[in-house]
Amino acid sequence: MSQDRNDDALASLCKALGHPARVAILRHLLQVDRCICGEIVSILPLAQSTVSQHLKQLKEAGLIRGEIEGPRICYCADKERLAELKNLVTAL
Amino acid sequence: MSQDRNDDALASLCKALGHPARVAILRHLLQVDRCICGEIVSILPLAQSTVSQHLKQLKEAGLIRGEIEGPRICYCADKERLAELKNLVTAL
DNA sequence: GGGCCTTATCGTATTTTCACGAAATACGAT
DNA sequence: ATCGTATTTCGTGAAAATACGATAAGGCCC
Repeated sequence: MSQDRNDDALASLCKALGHPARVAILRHLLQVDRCICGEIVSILPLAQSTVSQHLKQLKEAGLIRGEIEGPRICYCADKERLAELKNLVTAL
Repeated sequence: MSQDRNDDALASLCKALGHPARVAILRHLLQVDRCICGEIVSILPLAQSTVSQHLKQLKEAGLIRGEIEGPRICYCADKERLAELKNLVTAL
């Protein structure tokens, strides 16, 4: 079959969502459209540094983006990437 | 919000698919409908015991089922569970 | 510039994942 | 009962994930 590429792509996207905190972050971002890091920290029962790491993983997977906005950073979900995930999952 | 339940459910399903080998296994099972463990082992470049561990994780996530069939074990994908995953992802 | 706020990174400890070979288990055939 | 085949489980070690506090880096305001 050798769908190795797709396998890797799906696996890495899934891996990024393989933690409840990251799912919660993504879901929140989709609900509010965009919000600053601090807001996410205040929602989750995790230390700020831990949340920052989760954000980093989501960012590396391409599922979210962060824009510097003055002194803070505004995060938003990358809907294209999310659509890609949906396609890959649906195509299973 | 408190979609914590869904978050956990999606996270654990995604975690199960968070490794290329497991994606490959699931995809193969969906293509051939059902097949024995040994066939899966022969497809992947991994030791037999390693494959068995991946199968175990997929089984624990409910994505596949294994039925004893004489001396071997016949695996098949659990399409209901897969549909659940698709729903959770699509609902994002 | 100095302080303040926000976020990322570092260092670290604990836990979990991943992979393997070896041993155990289960079954059919002889 | 013994042998061979098929799978799982066990034990292990290396690597990665998870979480935290402390520290750094960047931008604002006075």
